[in-house]
Amino acid sequence: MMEDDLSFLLANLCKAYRNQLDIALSQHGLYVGQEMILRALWAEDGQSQARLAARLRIEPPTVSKMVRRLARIGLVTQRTATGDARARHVWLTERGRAIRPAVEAACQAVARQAFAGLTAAETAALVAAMQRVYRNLADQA
Amino acid sequence: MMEDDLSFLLANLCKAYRNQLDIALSQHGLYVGQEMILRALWAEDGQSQARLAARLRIEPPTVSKMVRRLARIGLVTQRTATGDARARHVWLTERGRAIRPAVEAACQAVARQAFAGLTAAETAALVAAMQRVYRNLADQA
DNA sequence: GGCAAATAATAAGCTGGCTAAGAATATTGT
DNA sequence: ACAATATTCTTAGCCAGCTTATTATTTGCC
Repeated sequence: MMEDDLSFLLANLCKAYRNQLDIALSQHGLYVGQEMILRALWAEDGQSQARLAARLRIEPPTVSKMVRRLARIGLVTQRTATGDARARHVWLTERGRAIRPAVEAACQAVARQAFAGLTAAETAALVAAMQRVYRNLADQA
Repeated sequence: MMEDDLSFLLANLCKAYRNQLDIALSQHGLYVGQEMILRALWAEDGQSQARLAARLRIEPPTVSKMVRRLARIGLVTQRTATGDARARHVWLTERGRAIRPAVEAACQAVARQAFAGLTAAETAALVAAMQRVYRNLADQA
C-alpha cells in the first residue's frame, strides 16, 4: 500500500507534467510528444525514422504517425535519402527551425515550474531514486 | 538542461512503469488504466461515473469509454440508480469481484519491482520530492 | 546470379487520455 | 408553474502510444 501510493503519485505526477507541457506547447500549435521529435531533429537533422524511434524509445509506427502530422503542419519534410530507398529521412523545414527557441523556452518553463523549490541535494536524490526505479523496471524488459 | 534530464527521466520512468503494468495486467485480460476503475469499485461499489472520474482524476468521457469496455468484457455493469435518472452507476459483476486478488497481486508485484532496493529513507524522500513536484504542477492548473 | 532473410516504413486497429458539442434529466429562480 | 440553468452522460473526433501484418527494398548466402 505504501508502494501503491507511490504508483498513484507517479501516474498523477506524470499526467500533470504532460498536461502542463501540453498547455504550453499548444500555444505553438504542438501536441505534447511532438516536441521530442523536434528536439531530436534540432540536435541532428535528417535522421531516419528508425533512428528517431530508437533515440526517443518509441516504436517506429508511432514515429511514422507523428512525422506525418508534423509534416502536415509544415514543420518537417520527409525525403528518401541516399543509398537506401526504404528509409525516409526526416528534415526540419525553415519553420521547424524557427520554432525552436519558443518551444525550448516552453519546455524549460514547465521543467522549472515542476522542480522549483528543490534544493540541489533533493534534486540529486530525486534523480538517483528515479534512475534506480527506472532501471528496476527497464532491466526486466 | 539539468531539468531536461529530469523531464526525460520522468517520462521514461512513467512509460516503463506503464509497460510493466500493462504486461502484468494483460495476463488477466486488462489494459493498463482499467485496473484503476476496478480498484475504485472494489473500494466502493456502485459509484457514479462522475464520482469515478473525480476520484481517478480523469475526465468523464474517459470514464464512459473505459466503463463500456469493462462492461463488454463482463467485469462491470451499468445501472441507472435511484433518484437521478441521468446518473448511470457502475457495479462490479461476480467476475469483476473475483478478479480482484489476481489484479491486486499483479499491481503489487510491479510496485515492488519498481521500488525494490530503496531504503525507507530513500523512499520517504522520493515520496516527498514527487509530492512537491506534483503540487508545483497541479497548483498552477 | 538468384533466392531467402533481414530491415524500413506504413496500414489497420486497439488502448488511455483529452476537448467540444449534444441529449436527458434535475434544479433553481422567478 | 414555468423558464433558465446546471448536471450527467454519451458521441465524435483528436492525440500519443502500442502490436500485428504488409509492402518495398536491401543484404546475405549459396
